[in-house]
Amino acid sequence: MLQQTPVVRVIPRLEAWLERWPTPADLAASPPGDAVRAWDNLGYPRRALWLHAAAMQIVERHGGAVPRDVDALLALTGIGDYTARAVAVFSFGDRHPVVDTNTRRVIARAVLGQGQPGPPHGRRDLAAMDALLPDDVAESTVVNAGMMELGAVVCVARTPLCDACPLRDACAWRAAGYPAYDGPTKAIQKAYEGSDRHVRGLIMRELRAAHTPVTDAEIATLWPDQTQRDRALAGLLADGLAVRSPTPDAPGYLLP
DNA sequence: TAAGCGTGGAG
DNA sequence: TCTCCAAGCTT
Repeated sequence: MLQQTPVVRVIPRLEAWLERWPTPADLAASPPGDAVRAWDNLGYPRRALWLHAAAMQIVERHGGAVPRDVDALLALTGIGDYTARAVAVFSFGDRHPVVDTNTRRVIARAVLGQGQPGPPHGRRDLAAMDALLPDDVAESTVVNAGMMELGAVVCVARTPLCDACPLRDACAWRAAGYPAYDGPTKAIQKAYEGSDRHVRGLIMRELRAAHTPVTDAEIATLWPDQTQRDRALAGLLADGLAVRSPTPDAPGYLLP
């Protein structure tokens, strides 16, 4: 849920989610569409599908217990470098480098003296964080958490609170006089308004609200451009976020 | 490797 | 208003 999503928006949804599905087996026993509906407007609904798939994999491969091994975690659908290590570190207390957007920003500033992190680079980012971790396992988990928290609360993207920062006397960026960032720029985010993502979002909102098949006519009311509509719907079908109604008497589209 | 993938809040 | 950005992942 936290992938590319602010913490404050996740918390209430997470609590409701865990009340309904306390274990992976509970989630795996529900249809994937229920997960997509409970996901509601958190964004990137594929994550709900992936989480459901991961729950099924955890039941099949690991007897319903979330694995502790990073490679086993990485093998789960929707679990990447960040999430796998976050689980291994924060749930199991093991020693691995956890690198998220906050960590990358703190390293860029405090260590490299740059105002912003460059584009993410998996191996290099992991190695950079690994070099900062103390050997002691318990201490390493605190450093992992501390780097993330510092980036989330103090060393924030827009207006960092440098005067209140516990690293102010050790920060390379501060020591260099806060030079403007001139390195490689991160990929520009395209406009959402009128994009395919926008149309997909409109269709998904309709599918989540409906408990009977959504017809082509209803989808047609959501967006004027048929070509773009068709492309969005085809994408949702390909992603498994929508399925065709199995009953000929009630044609249309449903959550899986 | 780079593009595609939602949504909403803050400055 | 508009731009940026938010505990990334997959193809």
